[in-house]
Amino acid sequence: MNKPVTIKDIAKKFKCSPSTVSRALNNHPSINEDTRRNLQEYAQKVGYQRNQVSLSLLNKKTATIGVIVPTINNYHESAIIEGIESGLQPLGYTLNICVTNEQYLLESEYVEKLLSNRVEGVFLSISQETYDSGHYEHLEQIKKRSIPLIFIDREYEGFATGSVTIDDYHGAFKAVEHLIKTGRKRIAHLKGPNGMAVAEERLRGYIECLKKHDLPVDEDLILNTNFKVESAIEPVTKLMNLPELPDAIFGVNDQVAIGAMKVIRDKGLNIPGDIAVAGFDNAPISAYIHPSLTSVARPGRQIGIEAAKIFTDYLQSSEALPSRNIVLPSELIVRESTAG
Amino acid sequence: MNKPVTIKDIAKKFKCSPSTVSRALNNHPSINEDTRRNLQEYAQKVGYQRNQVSLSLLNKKTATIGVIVPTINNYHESAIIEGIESGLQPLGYTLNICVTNEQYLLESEYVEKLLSNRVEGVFLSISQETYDSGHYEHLEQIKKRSIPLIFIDREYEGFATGSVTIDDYHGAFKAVEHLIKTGRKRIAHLKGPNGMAVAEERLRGYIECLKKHDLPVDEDLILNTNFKVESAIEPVTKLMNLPELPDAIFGVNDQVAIGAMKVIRDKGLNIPGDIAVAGFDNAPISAYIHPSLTSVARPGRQIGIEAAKIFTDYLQSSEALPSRNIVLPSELIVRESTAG
DNA sequence: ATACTACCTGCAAACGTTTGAAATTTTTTG
DNA sequence: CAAAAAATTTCAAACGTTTGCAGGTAGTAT
Repeated sequence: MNKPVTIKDIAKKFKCSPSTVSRALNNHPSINEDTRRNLQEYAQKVGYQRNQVSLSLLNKKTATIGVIVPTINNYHESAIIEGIESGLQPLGYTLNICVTNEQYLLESEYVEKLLSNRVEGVFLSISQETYDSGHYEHLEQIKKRSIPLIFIDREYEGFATGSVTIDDYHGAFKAVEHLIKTGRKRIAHLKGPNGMAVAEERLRGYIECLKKHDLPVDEDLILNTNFKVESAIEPVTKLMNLPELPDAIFGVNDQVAIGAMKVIRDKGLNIPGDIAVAGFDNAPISAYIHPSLTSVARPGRQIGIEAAKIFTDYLQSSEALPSRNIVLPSELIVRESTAG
Repeated sequence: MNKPVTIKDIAKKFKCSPSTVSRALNNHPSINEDTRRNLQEYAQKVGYQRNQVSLSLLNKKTATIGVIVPTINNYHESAIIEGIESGLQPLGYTLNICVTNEQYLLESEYVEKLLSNRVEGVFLSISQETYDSGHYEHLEQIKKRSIPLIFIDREYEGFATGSVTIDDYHGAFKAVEHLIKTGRKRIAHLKGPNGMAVAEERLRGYIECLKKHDLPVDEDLILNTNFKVESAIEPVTKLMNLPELPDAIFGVNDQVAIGAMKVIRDKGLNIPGDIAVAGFDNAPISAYIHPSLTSVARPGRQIGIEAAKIFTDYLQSSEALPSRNIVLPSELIVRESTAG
């Protein structure tokens, strides 16, 4: 790795002090016009690049923020990251992305590392294992240093500078209510992992909606998945073997809904004729598959943008702001898979 | 933002020198056992975190690498990033992710910034605009500093420490050959943007395969898309209005193939009965839609892992390695959408 | 008591940059 | 030409950490 040219190198070459070089390159007014031009031209020629590391040390500002997410390989999560990026890129921030794979250990190591790297903010979508374990000491560390911590999608009370989530409860409620209003009476739910906030909220929306409409909540119709398309196959196959079939399935996301559709079709049943299907996320593909999938829209990009906004507002205000918790509305997009 | 505790702070508290504290915390053998324990306990108590920035300055090692990609919000790209992450995380590297949105200007700014941040390597998937413009000065900068530069998916001769791509040409060739062997004679292609390597290679595979089998290459059957599902609608609609319909469509990726399927169905035609459809990427969803989509698998995660490997090998070897260009094979996954 | 060793700790420099204040040079003014 | 003013440059410290070397203090052997 070639040694990068430093200000000192240039100073030596020009027999002047580093201060002069620094000022010349920064267009400081108290530098002679000729000197400035010469130095700038030379710097340009030798490809001088200011060492941001030393600057960070000096200014105690790294212009870097950390983003910790369970996964990145998924429409919703990556949309969030693009949202954050688009919000912070104009301000010159760099994103340090960390993927926890839902593991507590990695999450906590990443927090250490980011703090050690002196990031100016942390955007965190808590991992499943962290939820399960109930360990939040790593977040204490962030709080102690009073670095802005913004929760994304998955919240945890009491630590945050802010959070951006969507209204999972009402989103699920609306989806199930739509199924009921189009005549469905025996609605199954493919739920997400236990203890995960978004999954629990959607489950709650499903249950409360059934109750509101005086429909029984049948444990046999509530089945586990892990958000992945494959994980829908086995539970839905089980559903298809019940003595009395459901007439609708509400999936915790589009992936499992699409998995469900496959099993239903393979069973020779018609969607939505025999069984209606609805999902959650409104992934772009959902509008194009057949039948197109009814889904609750979840504005990932918007979530990222709002989170970035919380961060920048926090920076700009001198005094401590109260925690700002934004809940974006979720919208039901009705398509063929639930047509009356 | 609370000032982080420094080694100096601890030294002052214990009336000893920073050197002693540093050595104690690093378990240097020449430090008295008691001193060491006391200092470590205290450091732990006050939540000391080594300042990685100052260390980076001292060692000229940042343990950070830059990743520049056109987008992140897409199954293939994000799989690559997860692959890179999984390969470099165990070595303690942090990823700086930059999204160019296919813009030359952003790409070039990001390169500046990463170099300024003294990243130890750059993983780059060249943006469309950069291809179009033919400007590669920003890459010169990386080369001049002899920082490892690894191309991903989209290559450019003459700059790289290495590259990882897949065999787009043969992938496309195999897909089209499969269509021909199952009796298709009038095969349309939904191509990607002009000048983009992966798109051009697939187009070439399509054309060469037709030629090999003595089928005419009909310009009317080659249509533009931008990889997004929506962008398939208009061109495929046009196809459906031709006096003589195609009997197969090969899409530059799964997204446009799925878009095509929708238009075909809306036209009342049968897949694969009337028109067969094949895509490229083998996104997980493709196995579950109806009919399931024949597609060329593109191992995104593997690409990322191989790229990480090139980087680490480069670091470990003292002398200059020759550029290492890995071309991963692409595999055709046959499904219902092209059933004979 | 002296010299030797072993053990522990401190000094100072280094990484690259910026910046207030001081020093130097140049220009202007009387 | 001298003095004051203006313009330009340099000095030195700072950010937090590590590390080779020198210095110091005991303990031990002679």
